[in-house]
Amino acid sequence: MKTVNIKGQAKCLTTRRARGTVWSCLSPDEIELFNQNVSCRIYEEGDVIFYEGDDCTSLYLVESGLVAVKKTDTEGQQILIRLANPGDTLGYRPLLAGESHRASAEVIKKTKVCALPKSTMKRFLLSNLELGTEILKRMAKVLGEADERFFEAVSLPARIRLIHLLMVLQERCGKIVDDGSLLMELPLTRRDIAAMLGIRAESLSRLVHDIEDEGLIHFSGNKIIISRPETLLKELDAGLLSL
Amino acid sequence: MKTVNIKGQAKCLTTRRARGTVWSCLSPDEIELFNQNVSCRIYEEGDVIFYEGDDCTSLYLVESGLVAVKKTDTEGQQILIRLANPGDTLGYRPLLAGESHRASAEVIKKTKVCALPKSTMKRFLLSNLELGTEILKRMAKVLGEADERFFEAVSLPARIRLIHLLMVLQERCGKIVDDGSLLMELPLTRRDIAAMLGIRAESLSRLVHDIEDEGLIHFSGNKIIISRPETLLKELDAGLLSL
DNA sequence: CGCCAGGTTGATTTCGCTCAAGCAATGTGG
DNA sequence: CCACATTGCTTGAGCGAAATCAACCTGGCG
Repeated sequence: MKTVNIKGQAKCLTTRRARGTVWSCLSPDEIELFNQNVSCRIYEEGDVIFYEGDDCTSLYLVESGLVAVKKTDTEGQQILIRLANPGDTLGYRPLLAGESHRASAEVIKKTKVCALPKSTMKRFLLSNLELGTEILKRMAKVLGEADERFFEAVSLPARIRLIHLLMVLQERCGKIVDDGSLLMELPLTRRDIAAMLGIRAESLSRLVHDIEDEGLIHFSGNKIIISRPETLLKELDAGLLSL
Repeated sequence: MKTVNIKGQAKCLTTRRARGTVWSCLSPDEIELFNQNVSCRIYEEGDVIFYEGDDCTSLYLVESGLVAVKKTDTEGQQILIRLANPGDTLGYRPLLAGESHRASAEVIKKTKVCALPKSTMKRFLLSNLELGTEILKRMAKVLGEADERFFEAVSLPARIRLIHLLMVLQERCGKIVDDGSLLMELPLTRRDIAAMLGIRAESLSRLVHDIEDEGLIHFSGNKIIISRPETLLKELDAGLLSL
């Protein structure tokens, strides 16, 4: 693994604090402690930060790039549990639950990650009430999303789930161009997108084909053009509509 | 809704504290505050404690009985997200995330529930560091289970999921009888079991039929006799085995 | 007694999976 | 620069699991 270790990176923390994340509430002493213990690294595409089953030794703060959290099933088939973007944190779940990692973290795009040792994190939790409360809030959100995803997986067809996924990703990767159509550039392979939906790459391919036939979306490489976002949104609503 | 309000029930808390739950760490003052604010109720079968979309006003502590947390989809189809047994807590997720309820809580068996107002709970979180930490831990566990369930739903066939469910329920409802076979009495309708697996009642029925044909399990009403638990466990292992 | 909810069964259909092949873009070594 | 593997994506044919729709039990219960 071609990784480079960079020491004493105070920057990880300052940017996060500025952005108003859970770290905003650290005291000067705690900031000092954080900086003394954090260690940052650059991972290249395809590197793995931790594997399913590994002991959980640190909390990982994603600075830049993109990381996929995946679980692998019996036949080597992969399911993508979540994506970690800059500002996101990896490994807090097993750290807090006192378990080992239940999923692997695979780097999709060259990524800088800062690792804070478990012991330091635990110390923060004991000394800083607000930090715990903030993390609680975050985790409650994530848990809600997890339930939602389960619900979708078992009750909605893949097509609706794909549209939903696109609409979610659009918030991060989408740009509206001149004529009102939506342009996205996804840093994901087809295989990864399929893994997010819990379907096979082939099924995704067919799905995409169908949607293209209807003229709603045009895919080329990892660029996607959605000519009539409203039409998709309407279909999504119809699919999700809970009365 | 035939519900009865019972005031000033100190017992809710004392039993929980004795069992070593997250509440064990409350100070005498906090216990006092808890008892002043909690209000307990008996719900009958079929009652609903809260609906999907309702504002989250309280934390609900299940004292006795059984509650199902369900989401309803477009066609009125229901998915059972989780079961709440005595000692479990309902509504902490939306409370902490500051969201409204994303699922409904439906009473399956006559249930006593103690409701602690949101405001009181928030006060505890601000005054008691340990409480927050304990809840964090619980929530981290639940989140792990949620991810696991998603993974199972998309990667394992219904049959394996059913066996898994039985093995999980067996911990709570199972008794080993004389000849080594396992007796369970599930307080759930077929429809609810199907909802837990994310399949239709008809599919469950066929599944059960198949397994009975193989002589592994005998179902009658809500009683289940598993003659050779080892055989099922072996199949489960084979199904789950992640290499 | 009829009604009704919960459960089962059968016939048919749909969706997504598997396996296999093909194609285009990208590397890689001679 | 060409021959060759490799990787990512697509396509087709066939299959299997579960959904759907409809009918039909079965055991309370008014």
